[in-house]
Amino acid sequence: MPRLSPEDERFVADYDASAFPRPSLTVDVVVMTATDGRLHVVLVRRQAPPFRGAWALPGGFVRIDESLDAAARRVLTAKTGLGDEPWLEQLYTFGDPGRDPRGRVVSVAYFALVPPERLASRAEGTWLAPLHVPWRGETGGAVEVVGADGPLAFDHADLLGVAVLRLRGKLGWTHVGFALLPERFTLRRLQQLHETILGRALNKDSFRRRMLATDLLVATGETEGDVGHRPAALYRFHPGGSDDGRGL
Amino acid sequence: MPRLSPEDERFVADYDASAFPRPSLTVDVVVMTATDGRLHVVLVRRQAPPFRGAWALPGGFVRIDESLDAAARRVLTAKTGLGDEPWLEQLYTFGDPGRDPRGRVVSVAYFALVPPERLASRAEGTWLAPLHVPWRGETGGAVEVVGADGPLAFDHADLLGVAVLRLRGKLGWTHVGFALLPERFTLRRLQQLHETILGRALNKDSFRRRMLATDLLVATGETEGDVGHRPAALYRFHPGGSDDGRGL
DNA sequence: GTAATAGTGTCTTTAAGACACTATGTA
DNA sequence: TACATAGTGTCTTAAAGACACTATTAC
Repeated sequence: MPRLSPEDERFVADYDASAFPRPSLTVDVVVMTATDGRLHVVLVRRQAPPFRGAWALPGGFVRIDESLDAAARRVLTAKTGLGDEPWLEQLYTFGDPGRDPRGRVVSVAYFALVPPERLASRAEGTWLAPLHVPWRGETGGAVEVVGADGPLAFDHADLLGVAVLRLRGKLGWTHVGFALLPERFTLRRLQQLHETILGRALNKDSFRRRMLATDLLVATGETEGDVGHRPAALYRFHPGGSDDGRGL
Repeated sequence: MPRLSPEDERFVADYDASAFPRPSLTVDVVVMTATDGRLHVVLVRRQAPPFRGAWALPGGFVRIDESLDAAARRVLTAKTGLGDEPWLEQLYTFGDPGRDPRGRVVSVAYFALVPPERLASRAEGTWLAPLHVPWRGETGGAVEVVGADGPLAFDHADLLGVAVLRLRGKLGWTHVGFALLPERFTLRRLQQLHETILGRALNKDSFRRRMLATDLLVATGETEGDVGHRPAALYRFHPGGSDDGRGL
């Protein structure tokens, strides 16, 4: 940011931000994982009106001195019990008047990616809800939660749709998928992950070749154990040079 | 959105949104075009502090009953004199405390794409600033304006970086590029546009084949005129079925 | 041994890149 | 006519898909 002029200093000292009505600002966090061939998202029961008792995405108001990223991370930690480590990125901002019955509330949505193992122990009362994505390919819409006892609060179903779309889109040209895997994994699990996210089967030979051709995988020399068949080699993710996957 | 319960109705009637301090909310619009081998953006001179006299992106406060998209379109029309037609999409939300010396101001950035011909007549006092993108490929940063008499106001240089990154990213898998062309255009102009956005040369044969293999181009039967060589065929963009390019 | 998946080798198909060549306008 | 770019045909190269085959573990 450029330096302030003396004029700016005087102006700022006199500025009254409360002269115009302002919306409230919240963050909502889509904590996603992929397991059992399905995408899943962490939901919480709303404890207070509006929509008390309905399932909702974890969210909260942005504090006045807190960055948006910090607010999202605070909400993530407080409502799911996860630590600081998960992948977290801004998704989209929802601001239609009428999306919140309390009045004008603008929400900055974030999405977080966590391996399913990390979500086994999470805050009490949360639900790892399986998603049914009723559309294929590049154009989206609302996404349904399988087995919910009612609709999601607010516009959170639309928000999930945008999250799935973003995840699919980024899978092709970033390394975002590795955020959903434990430290060591097999090629089969990596392929199943991609198939779960994309919602379609992938060619095994081509997938193997393509993945091994990158320098993103490091063989650990270990193999998986206790599977009723030939055990597969375990790999680690190697970020490889400049791009850590956070393109865009 | 789900229906409100009687409890919700009572709660909402009593709700006082002013109980907590709220940030101010603005929109900033990156109006981009591509011409003379460079990306360009529409800038305006700031008429009031802070940063009075500096170049800035057109922006303004979001009204209390106005959607974010509507606010962006209003700002676009008011500050550039363009009509309602341009491609406009939400880009990213910038909300670091300290990004605006007036206090906590969160800005939802939009980007608009307009063919250069449409920008020839635009609001007085605006500048169609050529951009120098100092980085290649998928990882970005701030973007420089060529020939500015000082730094851009606020964090607008970072904002431009995100806009360029988004435009490059979407070029590969959406039809976003056609928003930057007039109704009829030659294959050469389409290729030059892609080269300008991506910042690198493309193979002519491959580009032609790839474009003609899609069903996105309709030959008009006309040819360009008055160019000191064999005139090229003119094409129109045919959106083609379900995908209108607004994936994500 | 069987069952089941891991992993290899190779052929076919498709798309990109390279390049030679012809076509068609203006000056 | 020369010049410049449009547009076509074909060869080479690289990657994806198909598929046959061998390898290695649990049982």
